[in-house]
Amino acid sequence: MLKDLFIADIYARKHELLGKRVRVCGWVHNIRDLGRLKFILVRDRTGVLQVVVKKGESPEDVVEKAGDLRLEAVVCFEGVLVESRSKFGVEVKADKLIVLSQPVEPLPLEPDTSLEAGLATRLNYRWLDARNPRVNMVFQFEAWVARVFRDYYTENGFVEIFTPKIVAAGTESGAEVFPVIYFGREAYLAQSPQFYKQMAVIAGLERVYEIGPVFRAEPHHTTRHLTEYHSMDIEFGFIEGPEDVMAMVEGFFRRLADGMARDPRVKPIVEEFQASLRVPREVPRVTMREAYKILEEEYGKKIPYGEDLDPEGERLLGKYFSEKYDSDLVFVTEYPWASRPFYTMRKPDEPEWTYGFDLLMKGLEVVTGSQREHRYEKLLENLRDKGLNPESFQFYLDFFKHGAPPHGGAGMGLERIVMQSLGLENIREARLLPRDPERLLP
RNA sequence: GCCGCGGUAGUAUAGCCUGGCCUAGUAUGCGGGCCUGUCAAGCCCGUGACCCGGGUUCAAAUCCCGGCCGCGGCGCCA
Repeated sequence: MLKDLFIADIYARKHELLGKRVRVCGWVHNIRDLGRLKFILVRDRTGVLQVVVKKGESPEDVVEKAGDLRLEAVVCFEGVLVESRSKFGVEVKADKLIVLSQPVEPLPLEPDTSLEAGLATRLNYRWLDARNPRVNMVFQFEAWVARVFRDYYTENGFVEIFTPKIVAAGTESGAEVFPVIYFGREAYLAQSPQFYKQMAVIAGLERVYEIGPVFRAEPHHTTRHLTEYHSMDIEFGFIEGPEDVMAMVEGFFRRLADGMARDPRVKPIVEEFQASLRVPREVPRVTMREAYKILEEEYGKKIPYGEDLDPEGERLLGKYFSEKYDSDLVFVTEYPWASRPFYTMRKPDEPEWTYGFDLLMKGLEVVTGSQREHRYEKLLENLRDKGLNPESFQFYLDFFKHGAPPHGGAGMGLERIVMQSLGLENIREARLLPRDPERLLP
């Protein structure tokens, strides 16, 4: 192994390492060449460390090789760690230099200032862009969010599942699907694990979760849509109502907020982005009918009764609950039947409304969930009511023929949660290699 | 899919409205030189661009049309 210490480890253990030889491996972040004295800043995932090369003190070959270095070359320096007059506090007096890789062409993008470039350029050269510490942090944060999700639901008795991404039918009415040719037959990329996670509950796993890609063939041109994103899904049985599902979603977001405030693994990231997530003791819930009223009375915005919120409506509701309830989250409950998929359970006494809900985070929909319809006959009714042909959903209906507990679940958009947590302006920033209607490379 | 705005060196920008003063300015990168404590190092020299096609005009980076691409809003959705 060439590398034994991250730069952050060197800083963390500096009292122990001062006066000792260390090896620092990474990318050449900056070169301040004063002639016989050169300062070379080496960067890795965890930070930047200064290396000093002095003519007369450092070995001749090191001085020579250091003089030829270009920005973003990959190097390992060895030398004694000493106190430094620089802002870095410590520095390495180089006595050995291994050049592992030297750029063969001028840089199309400088990682240090890549954030000044347009997003399209940055994405075209993502392998340079993501060397920018701030950009790198986004993906470290994303990994952490996924980990918090796994930890939280595992602790609550959920089992991780892995469902097919090549499917025979589109799962929900609504989003368009990408066709693929499957040994001469038409198949599709899964737009949601919905049917299979329900099946897993019915199959006796009882509480399941999955983090996986989903595909939406919608030609969106917005800052919050991707054609491929990651859905963090949960589904669990033996619930008494949609409130049980919301409580299970709320618990995860509370864990997320606590982690952002306290977890040392993300502390530097949260500080860098000045990120915060306010989750009050009770996350507010409003029914869709109440939401219409708030929008009209507070903001004069009229949404046709029985219709879904538009993006402006979501933003305004987010603003309302941020200001009045000091909350970055709000559940919008009892969605109209007209705007929810057929597997959603309808309110028994008011069948025009459902047990479906959304969670808005800082004015953006990040979670959709519901209690599902688990009664075979009711599912048939719902399908017919939506004008769908039950035959094309027979494989799904069959799941419900042999004992299905009342259950519910939710899907959460990983990239949207990252975007809203860190205050990113475009969801593409929250994916290393985003796919949108135009972009298929790199 | 619809609507609006945009496209100048590797990158980010000035110039476009009001066509000629543009041999296209600046910063950074890149190449070369000077410099023994830099802190976004500095200084000197050099390199490198008007998205593509058509039109208007004596003259087009600049005005008009089409295409491609980019950015954003909407519909739909996580």
